[in-house]
Amino acid sequence: MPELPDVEVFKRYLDSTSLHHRITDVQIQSSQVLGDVSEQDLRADLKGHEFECTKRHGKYLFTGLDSGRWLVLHFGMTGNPKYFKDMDQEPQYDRLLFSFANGYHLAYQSRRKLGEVALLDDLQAFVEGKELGPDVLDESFDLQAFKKVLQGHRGMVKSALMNQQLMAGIGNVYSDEILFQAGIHPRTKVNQLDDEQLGEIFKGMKEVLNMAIDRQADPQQFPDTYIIPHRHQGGTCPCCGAEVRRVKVSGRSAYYCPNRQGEP
DNA sequence: CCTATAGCCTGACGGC
DNA sequence: TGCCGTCAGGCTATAG
Repeated sequence: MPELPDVEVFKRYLDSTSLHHRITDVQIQSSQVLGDVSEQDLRADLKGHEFECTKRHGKYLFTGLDSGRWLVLHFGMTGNPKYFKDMDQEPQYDRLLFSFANGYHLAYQSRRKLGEVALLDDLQAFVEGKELGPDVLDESFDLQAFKKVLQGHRGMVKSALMNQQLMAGIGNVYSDEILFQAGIHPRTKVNQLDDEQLGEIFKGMKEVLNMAIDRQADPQQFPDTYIIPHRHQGGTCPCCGAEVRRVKVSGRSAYYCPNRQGEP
């Protein structure tokens, strides 16, 4: 689930639910999701403290504690936060559970446990350590910056969009949507794109991601000109009705419309 | 520098 | 119903 729009929706969800409550308890149902941090350290760092603010970089969500430290939340392919009151609403795949003084709980849910939770002192150092590129929705990431990042890149355009070291936030699903909107085949080589195509991709990128955030990252609310609700075997292009095709790019499934995006 | 592959984990889904 | 293969919105290490 979690690409940039999903994580941004998670961020706003935490902002409206989980800030400024004293953390009274931390339960660790599955320590596999803990990265560098031990169970003891996680408890010690959170208990008695509260979340003050949140930040996001690409697909990473950070919650700032009143101690000055940060809890990093990454959700892998299947995960989300869930705020709830009664334990009978506890989500099925919660791996961590934070309890607040107001009686509510925040669960870190992750079915496949591919995500990771850790504690940090320095956000900047974390981003640099992971060698993450700029967040694609950051205002400073404009067309010029986009072109610069792709300058000299020789790979396929879908791979480049998904490469978190080049730019952070886009994953498998949204890269398909961006390229569908731009009318460009996912296997197109970056160095074969002309200026106009780069402009189309950039524009599609900002539009698609902002639209998705506006619609709560819920595909059911997406415009009917979007391919996302149709990107599965047997799906049809919302514009021309052609059956969507699937090819492998960087080991992931790319879906595209052969009419709109052509064949390489 | 770039691609493909496997692995990490736990399912959901379709076919027989 | 059960078993099996395939696929799944991420990331990393490895080999070529």
